[in-house]
Amino acid sequence: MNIFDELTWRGLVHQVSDAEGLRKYLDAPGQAMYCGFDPTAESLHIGNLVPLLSLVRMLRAGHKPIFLLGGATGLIGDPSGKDKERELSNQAAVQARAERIRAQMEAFVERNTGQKPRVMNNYDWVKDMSAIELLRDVGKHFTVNWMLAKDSVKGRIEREETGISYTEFSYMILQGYDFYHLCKEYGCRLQIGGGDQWGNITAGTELIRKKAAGDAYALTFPLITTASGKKFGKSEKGAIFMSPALTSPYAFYQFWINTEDADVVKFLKYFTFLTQEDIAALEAEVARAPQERAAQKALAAQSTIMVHGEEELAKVLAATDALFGKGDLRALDHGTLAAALESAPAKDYAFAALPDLPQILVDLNLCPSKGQARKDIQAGAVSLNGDKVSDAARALTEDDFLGEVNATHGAFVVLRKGKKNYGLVRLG
RNA sequence: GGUGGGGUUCCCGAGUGGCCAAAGGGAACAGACUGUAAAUCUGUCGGCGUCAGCCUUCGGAGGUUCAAAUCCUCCCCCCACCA
Repeated sequence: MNIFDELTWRGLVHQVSDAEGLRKYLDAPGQAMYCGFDPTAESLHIGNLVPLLSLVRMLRAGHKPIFLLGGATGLIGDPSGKDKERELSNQAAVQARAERIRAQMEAFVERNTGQKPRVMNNYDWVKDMSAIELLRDVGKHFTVNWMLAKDSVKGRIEREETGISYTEFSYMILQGYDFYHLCKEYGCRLQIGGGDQWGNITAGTELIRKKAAGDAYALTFPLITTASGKKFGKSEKGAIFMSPALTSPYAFYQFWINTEDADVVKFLKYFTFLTQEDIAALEAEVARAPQERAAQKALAAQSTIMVHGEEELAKVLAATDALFGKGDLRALDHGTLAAALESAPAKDYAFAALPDLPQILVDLNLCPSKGQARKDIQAGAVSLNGDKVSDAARALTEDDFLGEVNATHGAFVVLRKGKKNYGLVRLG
């Protein structure tokens, strides 16, 4: 199947500049295409997953994608989809983040294709460009009239309180130049990006048309939404990052397993390499026995393998089983339980100085205040080693601690608020 | 610069002297149901608490009053129209 048709089937094609032309372009193997990632955070997050995966799909289809780090554009700030001007980041910080993301991309691509990706940084070709070059050789090809018509700019001009600085206004020119540069140097004629990138991408196709007298293609992905209207990619604790240091593999897996039925098939298409047949089978499962959640399990497993690997998935599954299995926490193997709760918040106390239960819940960040903790206990939201606590004044006793104090993992009490929030009380 | 309208608890928004920690909605959290789903229903939703109450909050600073989100003075900011 032509990769363009595959992307279409997956629902990943939102806008294309020339569908037939692009389809032909992608027919021959070894074509170049790129997508940029501005280093605005320490790690990629799942909002970056669609473009990242799309480049990987290209690689698997025999093409030569370029993974572009926005070391230069990250210094300017993309106005697309932002209703106010952004703080400029410190230059050293941007380059440091870019390097971190480079390592992350390389690991990701190698895990999923066995190949080393071509990762580039636009800082390398933008840093030595002079103001005169930029204004004469690039700027001359853009009329302000045309730039003002872009959504990213128009939206900001209408907001008189915030406006838009000349810096961010120029962002599309830099991004356009990237595309031109990659086209000239590597024959790259396709840029892909999120739904808000259309304006920036077409700045590039425009520049290529005028300077290189050739065609280039633009393709954007749809904005990812959930059926119930929640923002995709955010949990209570914020963005879901790909770095295990920022979002534990357990939390990552949990995010996917909680996908609504109404979204799960769409997400399987977006976020996994599963084939049309596999996904059709899972779709039938959702219809037949939704309570089994076969599709959610497949989605969570696939994406966890993709980002964290098979080994991490095995650990996560063991943890999930321990915490959501029906078993008595006391009957569980202590080591398994300890491993399952590895990423849960923990707090050490001296036994003699154990505070009251509401205070412990606050210390573990399970409740925002002691008052709220008492209310939660009254509402039956808190459990201790799996048993509901109904008395806020209940004190912890030695019997509550699971495991031997001198065992490998130490003794602890498992507290839970709601269905999914765990915390550990340890002696120390 | 002039005139008018505003700034309320996470967000929107009611409240024009005591019955105001402040209506209503949203978000969030929890409970029930179920499937670690959605929808629905219920509860909570400034902090502390021995649950009596205490403390902090209505753009900022003062003032009037037994009592102020509400009245007065000055200041800051936003919006609309005029210049």
